[in-house]
Amino acid sequence: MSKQDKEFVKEITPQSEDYSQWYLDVVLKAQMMDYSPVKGCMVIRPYGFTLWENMQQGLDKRIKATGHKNAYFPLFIPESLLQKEADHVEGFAPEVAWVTHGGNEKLAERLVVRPTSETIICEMYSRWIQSYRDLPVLINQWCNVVRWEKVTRPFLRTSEFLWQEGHTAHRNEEEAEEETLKMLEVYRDFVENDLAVPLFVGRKTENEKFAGALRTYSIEALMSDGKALQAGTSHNLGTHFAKVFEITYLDRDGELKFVWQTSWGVSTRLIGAIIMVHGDDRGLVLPPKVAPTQVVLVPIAPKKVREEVLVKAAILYEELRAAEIRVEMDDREEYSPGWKFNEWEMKGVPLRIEVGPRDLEAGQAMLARRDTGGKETVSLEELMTRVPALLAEIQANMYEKAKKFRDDNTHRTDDYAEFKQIIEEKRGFVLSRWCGDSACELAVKEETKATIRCVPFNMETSPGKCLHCSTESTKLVYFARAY
RNA sequence: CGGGGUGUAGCGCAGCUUGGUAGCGCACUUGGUUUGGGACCAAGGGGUCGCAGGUUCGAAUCCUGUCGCCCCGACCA
Repeated sequence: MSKQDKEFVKEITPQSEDYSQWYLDVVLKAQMMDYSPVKGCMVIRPYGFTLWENMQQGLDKRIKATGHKNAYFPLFIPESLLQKEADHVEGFAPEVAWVTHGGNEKLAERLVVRPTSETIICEMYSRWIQSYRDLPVLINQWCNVVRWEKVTRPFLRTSEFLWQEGHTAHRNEEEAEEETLKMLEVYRDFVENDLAVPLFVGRKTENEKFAGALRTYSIEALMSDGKALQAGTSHNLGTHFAKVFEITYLDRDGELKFVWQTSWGVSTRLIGAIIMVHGDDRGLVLPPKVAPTQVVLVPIAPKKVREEVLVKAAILYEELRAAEIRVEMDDREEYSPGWKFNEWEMKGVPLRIEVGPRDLEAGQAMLARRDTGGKETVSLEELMTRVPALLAEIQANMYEKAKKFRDDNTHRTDDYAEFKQIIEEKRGFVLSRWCGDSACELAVKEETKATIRCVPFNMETSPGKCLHCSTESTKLVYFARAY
């Protein structure tokens, strides 16, 4: 980075100097969030929340297109319900928040503030489901959940966070498995196409699966510091919950059977993924499809021509709005153009349009894209076709760039010494053979801090030896240090 | 929850060792001049020094406790 560049972004610690600090500087300075008086709980400011709303729209549309309906279940869950599924309680007990009093009176039964809603939803499903004709039940909810975290980081891990959780009930394993994988694919499509974040998808190991699930699948992304981030999960819950909540239905053959269930969720953590996949030393870089502001219009308006420039800028602004482009006009007089450029770049706005006296004279405007820093001039006649095209180009380029980084940082080895070196020095994903034994997985974690992020689909390979124990294996898995 | 760091104006910091009128830069307000990559001049406003005790004639400064935040480890979307 040049000295001049450093001046521009003096408020942001460079990634190379301190990645964690860079992340914190960016989320605060770009006004994505702010700390609140409650430990571990953040305020999502309008800029960050608009991003979330745009993400919600893209995902909600897909969830509904696959036949699900939204509903809302209570924030509070009676202790007795949480206790029912043994693995589930064990998994969540250390991080639940309790409500013990109503006003001044102690409650007869403590309530947990939902860390996830499986239990309360199962309780309701057991009442609603009687017959195979009631199935499948396909419900999603957008809500907040609370998990009392010891170490918190904005968006990545907060004590309260926003998410969606889908909960479905089916007749049999086949249907439940199909649903689980279908929603995993919905997440992949959404995250790769709308957020421009390339993913590895696959199954979680027994160690890493959700508390109470039969099988867990996940989407895994690589952050620009080389650490992996679990960006979403989809679980086949089997009949574990059905059995303890007695969710049964009378099947066509006259037999009373347990339903097969799924649950799946993504959270505001995805915002953290966007920041860490695309961001640079100048700040955020947001994918056009979800960016709160896609285009910022900066008039360069010296006094003598001020009116002229502003009138023209206002016309362009209205045209862009009419084309349903999320555009913002920055005609503040108290800031210089250069100051505005840096400000909007820090906030990650994909495209900036400058119009000044020189442009007007030439009948053109200046376009500056955030992803590459490239500038081009475009005639005013072509502007309305060029802007949408350029936004699409930026979206595609951001994905390609992130994918190249991900691929360049995905290594293949079955040699444990080399594996350790890669994890320590290069980071990123390492695709290695694994025997399938939990003990081996845990040993690798113990020795390298790398975990199996997922077992990819259709990756069986020629026989070889497990990375750690040298047992014969054809199974390849992705390892990485993760957030 | 262990180890380390930090807390003074909205932000970044100095002052603390050696107790004695709380300061600097940016930001903010007003007026004027400016506008193609963080403009300039002038005049202003703003802080019970994280919180609670203690020592002292007197505490931002010394002592004790406590809380928040950050970093590194054990658990998690």
